[in-house]
Amino acid sequence: MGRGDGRGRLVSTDDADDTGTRILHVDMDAFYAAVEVLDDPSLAGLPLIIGAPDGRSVVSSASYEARRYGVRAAMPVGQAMRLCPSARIVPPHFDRYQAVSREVMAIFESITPLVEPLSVDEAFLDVLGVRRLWGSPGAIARLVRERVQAEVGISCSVGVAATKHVAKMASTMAKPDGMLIVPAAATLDFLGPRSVRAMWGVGPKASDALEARGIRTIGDIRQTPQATLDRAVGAALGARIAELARGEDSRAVETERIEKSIGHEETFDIDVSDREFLRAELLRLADRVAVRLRRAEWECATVAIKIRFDDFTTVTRSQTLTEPTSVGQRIGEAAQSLYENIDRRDPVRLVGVRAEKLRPAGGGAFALWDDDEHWRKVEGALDDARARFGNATITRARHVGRGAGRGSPQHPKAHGVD
DNA sequence: TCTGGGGTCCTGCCTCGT
DNA sequence: TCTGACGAGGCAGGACCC
Repeated sequence: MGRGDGRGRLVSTDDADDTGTRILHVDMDAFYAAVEVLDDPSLAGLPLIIGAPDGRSVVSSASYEARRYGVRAAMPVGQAMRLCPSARIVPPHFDRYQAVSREVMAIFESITPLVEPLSVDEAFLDVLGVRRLWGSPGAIARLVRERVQAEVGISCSVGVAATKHVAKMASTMAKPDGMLIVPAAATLDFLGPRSVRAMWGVGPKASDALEARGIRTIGDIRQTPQATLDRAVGAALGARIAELARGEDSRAVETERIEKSIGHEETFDIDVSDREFLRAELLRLADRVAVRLRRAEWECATVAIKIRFDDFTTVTRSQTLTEPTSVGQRIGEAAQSLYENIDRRDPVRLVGVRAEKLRPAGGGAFALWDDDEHWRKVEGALDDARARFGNATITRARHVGRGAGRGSPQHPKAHGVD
């Protein structure tokens, strides 16, 4: 299977047994940081923090040099800088990450048609049908790693296993720049001693609930009655982790994925109490959502809003429309109506609008609405808020997220409002 | 210390129709 | 006509992922 390499990784040798495997999980190493180094080689070897240096930003990614100081993704940038004062802060360049991601995915698709991208920096590959062409799964994993390094210039880690779940765990353990093969017959031995937290889908809450019952390893899950698991984490997750702990995972590599919702949200640099400004923001976000709906030729049947107050409590409200729409004004009106029904008047740090229950557009709705006219109204409302509340208030925190991921085009006119 | 943004999925509660 | 059981669907909140 694999051996420790003295750096905390578990890696396989070139002649490792890959009997019964078919799934590769490929994960780019510190992807954003790696792309920045690719574009500016003088950054190589430095502790890098990818994130906006001001406002309420969090770390999107960090180089392994920075991670040695305890810097982690999703950590506030200020906290990261205290941990690693020598780190270089690099603003994110999401368009560039998307472009490099496309290059990497193209390599995967040149090897097997069964590629399931999970995000910009990772994917599952099913290689069962291409073994005659490229060799065994272990050989294909080596080929993937060599080609990504040679053709794109960045390193990746690969897990090879019989199932998606085990392949994903294996790639995590092989990072950075490693490969771990788990032959099918070794699946239970591989899983048994691992922490429950290492399972895909078990986060801090679920692992706390399991550990409170003395369930610390995946092997422990196998020994625990189903009813106990269900009480700890709920019936759905309980059933899932029981299956995964037995090495059972029937999920196939899916090359197509249909979006189920489209949304946008913004965190303000300064908490906002002005309800007219918040209404204008909802309208602006609704229009960005609508633009994406129309580009994808979808309509939404449900509109949801999210309001996060200054104490970080978050409320959501949703409403099913009388008829589906992709019109910004309709979505915006629904969002504003939902907002009006929230009585709480505390300062707001975040607003969001999401379109749910998507379906193919019925046609016609687009023509009813004049985009330019709508944008004049949106900008007018924002101008009014500026005049009444001052420019500082309507500056928004920068986008620093990783998850902008696949397909999150922004309306061109959404830029330049800051 | 002070917590982004884009998503999916699940749970519990409630209402409504049968 | 009233009542209770039950399922479907809407809604709110939260956990989790990258």
